[in-house]
Amino acid sequence: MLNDSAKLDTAFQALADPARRGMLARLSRGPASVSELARPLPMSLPAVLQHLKALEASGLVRTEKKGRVRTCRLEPKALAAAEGWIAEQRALWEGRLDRFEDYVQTLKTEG
Amino acid sequence: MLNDSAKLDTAFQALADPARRGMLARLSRGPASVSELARPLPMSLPAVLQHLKALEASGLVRTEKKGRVRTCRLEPKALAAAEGWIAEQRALWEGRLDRFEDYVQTLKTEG
DNA sequence: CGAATCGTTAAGCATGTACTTAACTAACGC
DNA sequence: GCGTTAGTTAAGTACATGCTTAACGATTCG
Repeated sequence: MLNDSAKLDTAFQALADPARRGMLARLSRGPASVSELARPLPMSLPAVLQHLKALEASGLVRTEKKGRVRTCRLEPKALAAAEGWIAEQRALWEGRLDRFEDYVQTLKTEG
Repeated sequence: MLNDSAKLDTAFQALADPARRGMLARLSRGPASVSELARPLPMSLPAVLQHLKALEASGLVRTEKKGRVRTCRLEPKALAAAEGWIAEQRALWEGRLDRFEDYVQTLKTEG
């Protein structure tokens, strides 16, 4: 379902922080290690780890550890779910506008 | 711009709460008063007011007071901005920026 | 006028978030 | 085996969130 509320909670919450969006933007260009994600960010590594945990918990990012390096990759399905919720609301809004247009036409033709 | 970070912060933050998403869902069917928004929610009116403030601060909702009733309406442009950021990341991941440009145009003209 | 309706403000509280530093483990590479 | 690299855990702090109740202001209506 598109409307799994608890999932949307954590996904939007994860998106609501510039550091996490920066990490996602980096990952949208391809997989990266934790320190690669951390490098451009003005904060300590443990802080980045916490952000990463938030991203994993939301399902937006999947990680895998091999040797001593953890590789992170985007999970587009979760991203699509969040996008889908917004799109649905806008579609409803626009649907309403369409009906309004029809209504206006009816008024005109009737008289 | 689509990438105004501070604006996205508050927009996604506003979306990260089921009560606020419920209010938006209601508003996507048309304008409503504060108490209409509050009726289905299991919380006090002041709590709803706070959520409403968050929605206004994010630009997702616009309100107007006439007499003693405040009327709230959806602001689709802010919704489109949030949707657009996600769409951009997914487009990058899919390696198809060309189609993304078209999509942005669609969001703008629809908003 | 006086009562009911709609909204608003203020204060307080419990919990969650976003960091920090310090200390520690696990794997490479020579 | 020893130092370096990569990540992790723990503990603490400062501030933000999400609610509550109580009290108040402003319209509208009988």
